[in-house]
Amino acid sequence: MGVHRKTRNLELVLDAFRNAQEALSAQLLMERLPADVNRSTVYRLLNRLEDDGVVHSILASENIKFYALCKECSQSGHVHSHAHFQCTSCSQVVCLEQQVAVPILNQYRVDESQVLLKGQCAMCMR
Amino acid sequence: MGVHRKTRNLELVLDAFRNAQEALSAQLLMERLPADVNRSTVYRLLNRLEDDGVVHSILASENIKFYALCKECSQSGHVHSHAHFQCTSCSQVVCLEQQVAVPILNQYRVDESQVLLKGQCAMCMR
DNA sequence: GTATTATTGCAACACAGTCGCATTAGTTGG
DNA sequence: CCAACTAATGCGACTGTGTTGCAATAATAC
Repeated sequence: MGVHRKTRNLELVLDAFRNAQEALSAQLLMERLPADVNRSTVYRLLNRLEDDGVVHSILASENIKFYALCKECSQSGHVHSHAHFQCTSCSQVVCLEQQVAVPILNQYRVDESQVLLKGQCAMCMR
Repeated sequence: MGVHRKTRNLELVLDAFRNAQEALSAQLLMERLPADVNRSTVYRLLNRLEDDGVVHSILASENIKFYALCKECSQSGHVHSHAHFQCTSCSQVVCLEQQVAVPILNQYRVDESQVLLKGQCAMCMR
């Protein structure tokens, strides 16, 4: 599984996610952590937390991966069919409540779905 | 707009897409082009073709962008709500026929949607 | 054919993310 | 509480995708 020891860095990262209203990239996350937290450590923690089903990720613009806490996922797989939204002006990514009806495919076995809607958020529209 | 001159490289790239059954990353595309086609040129062509609505892209695993010919898009925007599938074994990406019902949002203006389903393809399942 | 300028090739760059390895620090058992 | 075990960390070097400035090339219009 992975997450075992209760370390300062792990707690800091989890707190950052709990306090965030939006999804965080590794970059954004680091800005919200004390400066002495190592870059590699952040990436390693994100990978581990994702493997453990604690956070899920969505690939957004500029090939940047955003992460947010999972609410319905388990270690067995990231079965969140909720959509994500990224504003093309401010780049912010948020998890949406809306579920997306994933089509049934007979040629493929679908384990995971990633839905990213792009456009403008309320803030940037006015 | 952009695409104007009928150059060898442009024709080669378009042919590669026409002959491909699946979506192509810059990497895959280059493997199917003569070795003397420059890497930068490929990236520039892909960007231009996407801007012009000739191809659309989908971000897949490992932060790799895949491209495929557009059938319903125009310069005004990539309004393809069809889903994409990526096999986690062979990494191949394909465009699916299935449309995805994109939720209506009142806080956001949605211009584009990216739907990527991940799992295993028929080939890799047996 | 000549002028114009889009396209190209090249090399250097930017940046997200990874990895090997030595060090540090949680955890467990006594 | 201490020692042993080993997960977690920091560091620096490294990948790999994609971008950019600039000079050279080649498609197009006249």
